[in-house]
Amino acid sequence: MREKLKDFFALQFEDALIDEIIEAGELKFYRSGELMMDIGDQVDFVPFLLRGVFKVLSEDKNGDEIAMYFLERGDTCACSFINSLESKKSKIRTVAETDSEVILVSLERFDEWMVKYKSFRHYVIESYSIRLREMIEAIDTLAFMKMDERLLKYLHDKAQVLRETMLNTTHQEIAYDLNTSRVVVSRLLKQLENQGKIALNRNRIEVLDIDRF
DNA sequence: ACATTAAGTGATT
DNA sequence: AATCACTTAATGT
Repeated sequence: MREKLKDFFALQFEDALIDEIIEAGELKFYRSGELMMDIGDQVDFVPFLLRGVFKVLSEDKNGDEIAMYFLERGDTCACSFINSLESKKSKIRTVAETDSEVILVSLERFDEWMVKYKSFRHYVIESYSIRLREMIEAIDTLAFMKMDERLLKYLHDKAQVLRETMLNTTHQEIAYDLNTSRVVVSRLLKQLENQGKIALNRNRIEVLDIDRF
């Protein structure tokens, strides 16, 4: 655990902070598909990702969901800061995209470290700002890109965070994430395949035009 | 062999 | 781009 912490967070964290994280943090494993937090959940912890990928989704009143962004190792969930400090009710759903390892830290300790450690404060503010940029990107994508572009971006993003060009997913799942219908996804994927950008198989999509990680 | 689930397609709005 | 109404293909039992 110490090694993993060092690898992804500790570059900027001082040893005393690492010790505290190890002492106070709860190491938790999530299996692929498992829910970390759901909309409306009471959130009283802040997660730090050691390994794996999480998908962050939002949902409207009708229960239609839309994928916002992915979290990878070294990331934390900026939304949980807000959730924690304000309503304590999650506005988002976070689901494990792969088997993952996370350190959960209670809000009390989180607050404490914010005051106590400069490195921690910087890390949190930095994550916050990265997340804000991602949000803006997500909004741009939704507002200005057509479905075919959104689809390709989705595939690229996913391949990127997973560091894997072979994606195990279904057209239906993509449709849920992009909040469209499966038929539309199937047709657009077919187009992309004809353009030589991807290869299609049942439950599998290979992204061919990735400019390497 | 049969049922189930994923994916493909034409037509319509 | 969404929906309907199929059809076809892949996979599990």
